[in-house]
Amino acid sequence: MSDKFTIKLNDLNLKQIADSGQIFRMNEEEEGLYRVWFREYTTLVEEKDGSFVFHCGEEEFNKVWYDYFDLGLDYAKVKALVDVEDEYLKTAIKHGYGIRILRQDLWEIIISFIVSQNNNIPRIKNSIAKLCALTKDGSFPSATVLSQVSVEELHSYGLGYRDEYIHRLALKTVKGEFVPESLIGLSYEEAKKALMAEHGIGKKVADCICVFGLHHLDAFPIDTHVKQILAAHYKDGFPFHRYEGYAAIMQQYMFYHDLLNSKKAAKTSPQKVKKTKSK
DNA sequence: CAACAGGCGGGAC
DNA sequence: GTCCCGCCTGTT
Repeated sequence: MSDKFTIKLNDLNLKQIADSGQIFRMNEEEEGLYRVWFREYTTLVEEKDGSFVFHCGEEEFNKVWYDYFDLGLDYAKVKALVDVEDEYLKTAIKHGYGIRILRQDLWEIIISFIVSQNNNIPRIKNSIAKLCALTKDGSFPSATVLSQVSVEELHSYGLGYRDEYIHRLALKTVKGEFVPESLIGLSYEEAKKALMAEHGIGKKVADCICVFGLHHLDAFPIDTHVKQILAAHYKDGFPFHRYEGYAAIMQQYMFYHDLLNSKKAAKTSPQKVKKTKSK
């Protein structure tokens, strides 16, 4: 119960991952203490004196969290692929050195990224928290649970027009007409195509599901931010060939860096404080 | 007030 | 196939 397991790990930063946009409910419960979830498992993790403390036994760490944090992949090796003259990516990696692509639960990722479309992070997090409140233990609701929730109730979770997409896919899944597990053995292209056949899943969301739900690191989701980054820093095209098999990781460094920049920009140029008219 | 947010579906062409 | 529009809703 009060088991703890401490291990030294490289290329890992919990805050960076929590803020990287690949996960919407890795919350910081106390200073430096993050909660992560995988299916029926949940644990707290913290960084302490250069090591990571998992609030679970070594057995659970080996069984669940080792893979969840993608610890089998050497991210230093991936970073080493970067062109020494690519100042943008070098800076991005400097700021997001501890980002890893988590191996999250596929169903949770499918629903979460449907929620994420044309949406902002605080609202996405709020909606997903409400979905998770449907279960007793706070785990992510299964297709069965979701299928029993009315569209009206889903709408009340702030899901907007995405309510129907979720309801529809949950029903289809319960009926066996959509089988998430069947995507697992497919190639990236096949999986993307199968995902895009579902209502509410387009190109971008399918790519995100491929990366974060199926760990296809050769995918490269292009959202409005990444599109702008490419236009600003890679006018002659992004060197995908250089990062074969790992483009998704580069995308994460870029995306995270852009988020940091926009946050900083919002801070340095705060919204004008309107002088309140004296009444 | 309009524009935008980690887009998508549907229709026009 | 590409282009364009409307869409839930909170924030800037």
